[in-house]
Amino acid sequence: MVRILWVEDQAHWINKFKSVLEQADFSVAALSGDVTNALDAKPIIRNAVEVFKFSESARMHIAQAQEAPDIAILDANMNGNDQAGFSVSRALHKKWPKLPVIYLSEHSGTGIEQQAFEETGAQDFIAKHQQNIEAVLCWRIKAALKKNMPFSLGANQLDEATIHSGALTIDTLSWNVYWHGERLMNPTNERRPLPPTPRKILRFLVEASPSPLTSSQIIEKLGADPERFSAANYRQHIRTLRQSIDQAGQRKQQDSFIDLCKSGKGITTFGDDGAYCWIKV
Amino acid sequence: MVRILWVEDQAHWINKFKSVLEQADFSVAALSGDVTNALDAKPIIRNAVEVFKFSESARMHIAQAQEAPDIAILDANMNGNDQAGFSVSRALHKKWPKLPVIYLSEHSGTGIEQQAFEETGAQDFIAKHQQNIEAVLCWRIKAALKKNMPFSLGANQLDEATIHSGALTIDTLSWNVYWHGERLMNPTNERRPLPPTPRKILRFLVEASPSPLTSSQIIEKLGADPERFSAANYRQHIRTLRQSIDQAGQRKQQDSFIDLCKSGKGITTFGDDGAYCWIKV
DNA sequence: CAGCTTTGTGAGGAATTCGTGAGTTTTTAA
DNA sequence: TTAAAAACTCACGAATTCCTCACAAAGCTG
Repeated sequence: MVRILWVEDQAHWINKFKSVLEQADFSVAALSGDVTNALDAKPIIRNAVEVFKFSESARMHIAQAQEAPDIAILDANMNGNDQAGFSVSRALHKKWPKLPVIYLSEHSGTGIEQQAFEETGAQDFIAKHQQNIEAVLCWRIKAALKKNMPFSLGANQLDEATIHSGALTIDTLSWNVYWHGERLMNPTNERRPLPPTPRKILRFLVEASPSPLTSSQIIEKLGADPERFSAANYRQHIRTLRQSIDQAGQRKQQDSFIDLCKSGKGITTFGDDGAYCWIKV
Repeated sequence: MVRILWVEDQAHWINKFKSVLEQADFSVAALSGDVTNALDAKPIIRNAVEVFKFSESARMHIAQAQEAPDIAILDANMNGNDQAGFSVSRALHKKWPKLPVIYLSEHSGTGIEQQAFEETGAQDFIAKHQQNIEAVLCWRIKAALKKNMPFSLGANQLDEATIHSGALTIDTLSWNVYWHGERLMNPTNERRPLPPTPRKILRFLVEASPSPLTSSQIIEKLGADPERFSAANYRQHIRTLRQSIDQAGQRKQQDSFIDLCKSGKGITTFGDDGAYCWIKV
């Protein structure tokens, strides 16, 4: 969930963007960032968007707020006052110096844009009349969030820490795994994450893909005790994985992953030596 | 002097911008950045602008180059190839991961812009048909340089003094920690502050978020004696933290933080290696 | 199709990890 | 030196994860 603070005085812009912002998926794992799709699907509110129509009310809120938003979107010129947006920007900067601020304005290419960049350290400045504006806004918000996410590490290390294979994303930093952007959970308890051993096995399978990994190869990679880790054991972990991915897919209204495996994709077996293989989907 | 690497296949754009880029003053001190004035005054060449008309020649240059440029400007679509600009971006990223890359393209609002932001981590994407394009280009270059300047703003000292993560605020100067603005206290004695070790652990967890920190990683960060700091010990400090935040929340009539942890937010565990993780609330 | 092997599945118990309370040692400050 | 605070240890119930076993389902071979 992303918290967005938005200051915009004109109702038609609010109507135009509010649901888009609420429903867009800004998570880093959301690769195939089909932002506009959010409109077709059932309206899931992912993000908390707080809109203020006056710079005064925004500033008052900021002064009292205890939770930092993740990003701020400001209109520079409001109710005929050039400086209204900038006054909010200063209040924001004072309270949360690192907060990225994006301007959304009708005055691109003018002194307002210059002032935004030079005086108030804007992260971005987007023209309201930009073609395909809803999508562009989402892309740029996402880019801004990405830059400010990991503490000063830059997005680069994040990229290197994630393994992608089709719809699957393994984040080796946070130890989370995503399927179509949906976090994999423990199939027996939806509130808990995918357990460690299945998670590690999945990673090894993806890294080894398209080679299958036998039980003994997995034992070696896991550093497990060969006495204790049996082939049946391996099968159980595979089962956990399939169920977990299946459930994540169902949350996104997708076809059964378990059926997919039976048709030779996803996590398959080769009829030999109890080996399993990750076939990219 | 700023070193600019520029890839652009069309001569008329090169003619239009080259002298502007060479003569613009990108120094941080240049506040009243009247960029266009550079044209009226005598042409002082302030910046080293290297232009490449083909992605191949740019890549070749990058591979051999000794000195990193300060910024790169790329045209995405060159000589009819959509991906030409991106191939240069990848080469740049490989050699100088931190180099800011700005796209200057005719295809704003299309999939090219999306790809630029999501796949290649663009710093900015500027439409060539932007109004007042010369000035906008200079402003945005300057903003990008400013962001990547290590020792820039006076705000830095403020930045280092407070860490924000959702409802949590850690003031590293006064050593106070706040939850929804409420100061965290020692759970066994409400009149005393949160003790040092839990406080440090919380800070490390927040800084490392969303990566979990194992017992041994915490030992390293704390500079503690591995003989003395056990996993059970780590657990106790986590407990202190949870209780402390819980009590601060109750003073504000909020839901139990300990319950929040059980549902996978706040301070969570992954069932592996005695690691805990801060999930922003 | 019978007989074999391999793979998928459910249930249940073993092992591990986690949360917790109470008690002990070390550090800190007066 | 003393007392309070902080840091640490230990033990135990609860929760979670891991593993085994038995058996059904699916493939393969002759």
